[in-house]
Amino acid sequence: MRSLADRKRQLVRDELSEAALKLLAYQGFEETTIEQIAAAAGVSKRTFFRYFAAKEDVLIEMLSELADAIRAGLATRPASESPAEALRAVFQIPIDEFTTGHPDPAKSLRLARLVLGTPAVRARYLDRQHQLRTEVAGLLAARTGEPYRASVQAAIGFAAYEAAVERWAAADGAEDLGELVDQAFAQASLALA
Amino acid sequence: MRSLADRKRQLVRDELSEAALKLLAYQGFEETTIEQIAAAAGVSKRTFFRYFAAKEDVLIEMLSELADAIRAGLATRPASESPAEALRAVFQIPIDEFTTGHPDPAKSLRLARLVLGTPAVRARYLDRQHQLRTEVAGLLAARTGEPYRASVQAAIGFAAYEAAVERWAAADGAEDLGELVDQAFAQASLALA
DNA sequence: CCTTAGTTGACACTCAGTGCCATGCGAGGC
DNA sequence: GCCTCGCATGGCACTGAGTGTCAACTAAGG
Repeated sequence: MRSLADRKRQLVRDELSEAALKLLAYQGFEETTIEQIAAAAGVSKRTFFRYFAAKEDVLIEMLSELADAIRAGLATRPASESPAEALRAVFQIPIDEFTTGHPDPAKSLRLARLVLGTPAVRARYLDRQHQLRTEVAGLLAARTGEPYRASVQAAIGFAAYEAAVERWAAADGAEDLGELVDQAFAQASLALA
Repeated sequence: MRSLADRKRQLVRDELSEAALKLLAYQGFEETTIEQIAAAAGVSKRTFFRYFAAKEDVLIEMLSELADAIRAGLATRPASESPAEALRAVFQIPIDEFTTGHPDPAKSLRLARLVLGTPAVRARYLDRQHQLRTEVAGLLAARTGEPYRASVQAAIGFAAYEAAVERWAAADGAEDLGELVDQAFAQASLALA
């Protein structure tokens, strides 16, 4: 069982996340100050920075569990699988989270649109994905023993996934994300063999 | 002929770029203030911001001519070419610039390593590439009439190119960039058909 | 010579982000 | 039950990015 202090900490963190998402979505990213977010969560500006290193991170870190899950998922995939199969399988994790996840699908979509529509946040997000891609490349290289080939495969796999997510967000969730990823991978998998 | 004022402006801009590249490469990005860069170029901090919107942009904008060239190059490619051929062809522009370009190859490499090695700059760079990728997708869509397919193709093409450049920078330029891109495209082109 | 447009420096200001220190509070030892 | 010890917090001061404003200067053209 987690200690009281730990649960308190999680509470403050959730409070900050929720306040931030609400304010940022309503007023826009640039127009919202950290003091506003902190005040809305009932803490000081200084405390905000004890939970998040930067304003962008309040949004980005909501997605970091997904990155962890992808890393972990790929590590436990059978080595007999091709890179294409393994990648397609682990990308199912964020898909499920976005479309049928706990925090409710509409919230996921709002977050996605906010992240992809705000230059400063998008830049940070792309950098995170880039980092994740590098790690995934490492995992693939460990399977095949061909580092460069693996990094190209990882790059292509992420490219397909990203194209699908952007299309999904741009269409306001009207199209099925799983299908979009399937289509993208159908195209990409020729290069992932 | 450009007016005196225009040439003066270009002079200041070059002065700022050069001072920035030198200082940032030596001291690191975070450790260098804009006032230092401005002072080294002989202007005030306020003037710096009249030339570049942010500290990252001094480095990023050195690459923006390449983005323009890629856009322009793709627009003038024969419509008979496949997306794979057209993409491979326009990516030759930055390759030539990096390996045999005017400002000398070593400088290109230093810039590449600085951009890719500094989180804040890398994030901005990835965002620029992302934007370019979107525009390229639009141009491809205009050829084929299949927007989603085109955006996946653009994403994959850029992924291959990026993987090659990163490998090139990581290897300190020891490997031939053109060959790396060829290898990556050999893999990717299956998906670009 | 005079006017106009564009460039610059100086100053003041907001806001992001960090370091430091004092205070408060829960947990466990005595 | 008291007393520390550790940790979270708030407040404060400070640096640096980035912006608005204004006055001074300068090239260009009538």
